[in-house]
Amino acid sequence: MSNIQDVAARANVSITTVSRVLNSSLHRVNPRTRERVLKAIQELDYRPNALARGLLMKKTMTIGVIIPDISNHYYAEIVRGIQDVGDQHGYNIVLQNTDRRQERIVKSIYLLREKIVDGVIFSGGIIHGFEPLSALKELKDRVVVIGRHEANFPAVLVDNIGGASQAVQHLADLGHQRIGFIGGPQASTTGADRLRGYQSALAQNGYPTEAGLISLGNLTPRSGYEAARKLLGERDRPSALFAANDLMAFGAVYAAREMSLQIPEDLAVVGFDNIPLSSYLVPSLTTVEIPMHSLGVAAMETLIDLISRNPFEWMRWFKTRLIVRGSTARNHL
Amino acid sequence: MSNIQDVAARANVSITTVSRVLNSSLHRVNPRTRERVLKAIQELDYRPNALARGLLMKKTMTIGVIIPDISNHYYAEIVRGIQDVGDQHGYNIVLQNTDRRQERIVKSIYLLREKIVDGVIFSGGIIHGFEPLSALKELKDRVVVIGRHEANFPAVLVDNIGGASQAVQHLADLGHQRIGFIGGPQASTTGADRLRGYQSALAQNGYPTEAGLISLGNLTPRSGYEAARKLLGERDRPSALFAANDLMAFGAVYAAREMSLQIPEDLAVVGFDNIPLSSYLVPSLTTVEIPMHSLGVAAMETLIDLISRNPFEWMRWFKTRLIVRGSTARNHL
DNA sequence: ATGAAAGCGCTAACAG
DNA sequence: CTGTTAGCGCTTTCAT
Repeated sequence: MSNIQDVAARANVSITTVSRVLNSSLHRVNPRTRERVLKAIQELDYRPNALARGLLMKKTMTIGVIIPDISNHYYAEIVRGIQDVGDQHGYNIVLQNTDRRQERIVKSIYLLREKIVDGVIFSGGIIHGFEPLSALKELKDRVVVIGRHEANFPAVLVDNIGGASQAVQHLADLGHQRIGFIGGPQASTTGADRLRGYQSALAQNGYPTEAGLISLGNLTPRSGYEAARKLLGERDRPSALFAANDLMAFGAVYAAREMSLQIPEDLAVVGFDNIPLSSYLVPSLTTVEIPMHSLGVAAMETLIDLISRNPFEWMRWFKTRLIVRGSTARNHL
Repeated sequence: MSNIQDVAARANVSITTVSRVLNSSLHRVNPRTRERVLKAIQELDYRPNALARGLLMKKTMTIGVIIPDISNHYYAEIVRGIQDVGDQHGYNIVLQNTDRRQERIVKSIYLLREKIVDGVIFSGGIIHGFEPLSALKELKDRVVVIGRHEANFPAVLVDNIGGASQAVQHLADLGHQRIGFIGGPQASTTGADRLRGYQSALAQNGYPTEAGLISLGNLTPRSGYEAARKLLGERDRPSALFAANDLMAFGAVYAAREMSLQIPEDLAVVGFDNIPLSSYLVPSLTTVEIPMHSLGVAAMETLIDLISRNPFEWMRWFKTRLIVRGSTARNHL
C-alpha cells in the first residue's frame, strides 16, 4: 500500500505538492508538475489514508447511526435514506444496533466518539436521560434524533398522533362504533403517540375509551394475531380493528380469517406504515403511510447542516397519509 | 476533547504509562500508579482516539459491508448477523449500498480502502470481474463473499438449487404435473440457482421444461403478481406455482384470488425465503427457509479468522428447509 | 510555484 | 516499573 511519500518520490516533487494536487487546493501548481503527480498516483494506485487525514483535520466524513435493529423494515428504510444523502455528500455511516437496550446505547455512543464521527443520528430508545453523560456532551451539537419530540436535540418527526386519529376517523366515518386498538410498546414515543391518536379520535366522535377494546402487542405479526384473538373473543366484539403497525394488522387479519370473519364485511382492519406487502394482503390493507425514507433523508440533511454550521430547522415534521384499500372498503379487492 | 497527554499530565506520569494501563499490556504497572491514571481518565472522561491508534497499528477494528440495498429484508437480516458477531469481537461495520451497480461497487471498494478497513464482506452483484482492479488487490486476502460460488474468495453459501428443487418436488409429490415458475433476475447467482433447482426437479420427475411455464420478475410483489397473471392466463394453466421469493409469492396469491382461484384447491403456491409475514398470509405460505442471519454470522466469523490468520473454511454451505403450510396443504389454514 | 518542518494522538522499541 | 523517542500518513504554515 503506497503512501504520499511514494508518490512524491516517483513524481520527483515534495509531499506538499502531492497533497496540493490531491486537494486541488487554491494553491496553484504548475500544470506540468500536476501531470507528473497525477501519473504517479495512477501508476501506484495511490489512495490517501483517511485515518491520517482525519487525525489531522478532525473530520472523518463518517457519521454514526444508532438504531434498535437494522433487520426491522422501518429502520432499514430510514438508514437507506440517510445513506442516499450521505453518499451525495461523501459521508459514510457506521451502524450500531442497540435493541433499545440502555447499556448498548451508551456503549455505542462511546464507541462512536472513539471513532471520531462527525455526527450522530439517533432513532429508537431513549437518549434524553443521557444528557449528563459525558459521551454525548462531546457530540452534543452534532446529533439529530428521529421520532422523538422531547426537544433537546434537533429532530425529524412524524405526526403519528394525527395519522392514527385519521385512521380511526376513517373507521368511524364508515359507521363503526366499536373500534378496537392493537397497540405497540408504550415505552416508545411512536407507540404512545399512536395510542393517543386512537383515543383522541374516539373522543372526537363521542365514543368512550374502553379498556376492553385495547390490547398491546410488540409489533410482530404474532402479537397482532394474539391481540386480535383476544379482542375478537369478547362477547361484544369490535366491528373494526386498528393496529399500530402493518405487521400486527397482518396477524389480526389472520386471526379474523381463522375465526371465519369476512373482511371487510364482518371486520374492518386498518394498519400503519404501509409496508410493501400491505397492498398484497387479501383483501389489501388499508393503512397509514409513513415516509420512512424521507425521515432518513431529512435527518441526514439536518445533520450535514449542523456539521457545516449552516442554518437548520430544529424540528422537521412529516405528515402521514391514509391509504384506503380493501380491508375497510367493499369496492376494493 | 482530552487526549492521552492530558491524562498523563493530570496523573503525573508519562503518556507511555497511560498507554500501558489503557492496553493492560503485559507490562506491569504499579497498582498505585495505575489507580492514579484510571482516576485521571475517569475525571477527564478520556477516550483513546481510534484514528491515531489505527494509523499506527494498521488495524481499525472496522470492516466494510457491501450489499445492494439495506432496505431489502434479506440483506438487512444478513447485516444484523454480521453485526452480532462483530459486536462480540469489537468490530464495527461501515455499510455501502450499491444497488448492484458496477460503478458504485467500485467506488465502495476504493472508499473502504481509504478508510483502512480490516476486511470486507461482499454480497450481491459481481465482484469477480474486478480482480484486476487494484483496489481489491489491497484487500484481496480479507474479503468474504456471501452467495456466490465462483470461488476466488472464501464464501458463505446457500443451497438454493437444492432448496428450489425440494420445493418443486413437494409440489410433484402432491400430484401436480404442471408447475409454473416465477423467477428472479438471472443475473444474480441466487436467481439463476433457483431456476436450475426448479428445472432439475422437473427433469427428475420426467416433466419437460416448458417455456410457457416460466416467467421472470424482479423480486417485488408487483412483479410476482404480474407474472402470475400471465402464467394463470394461459389456456392450459399450471396447477401450482413456485416463486423464487416470498414477496413474489404474495403477489401471485393476490393474482390468484383476484381470478377467483382457491388456494390450495385450485392453485398451490410455494415461496422462498420464509420472511416473517409468510406464515400470516391467508392461507399461510409454504416456503423454503433460508438462514439469512446465519449467513451473516458465518461470513463475519470467517472474516475474523481471515484477519487473525486463523485456519478457516474456504466454503461454508448452508442448507435450506422446506416449511409446509396452508398454501399447498389442505390441513393448514 | 515549490519545499521543509511541525504536529494531529497514539504505541512500541529502547533505555534506565 | 517508568520515561524518552521515533514515527504511522497526512495537511498546513512559513520560507524560498
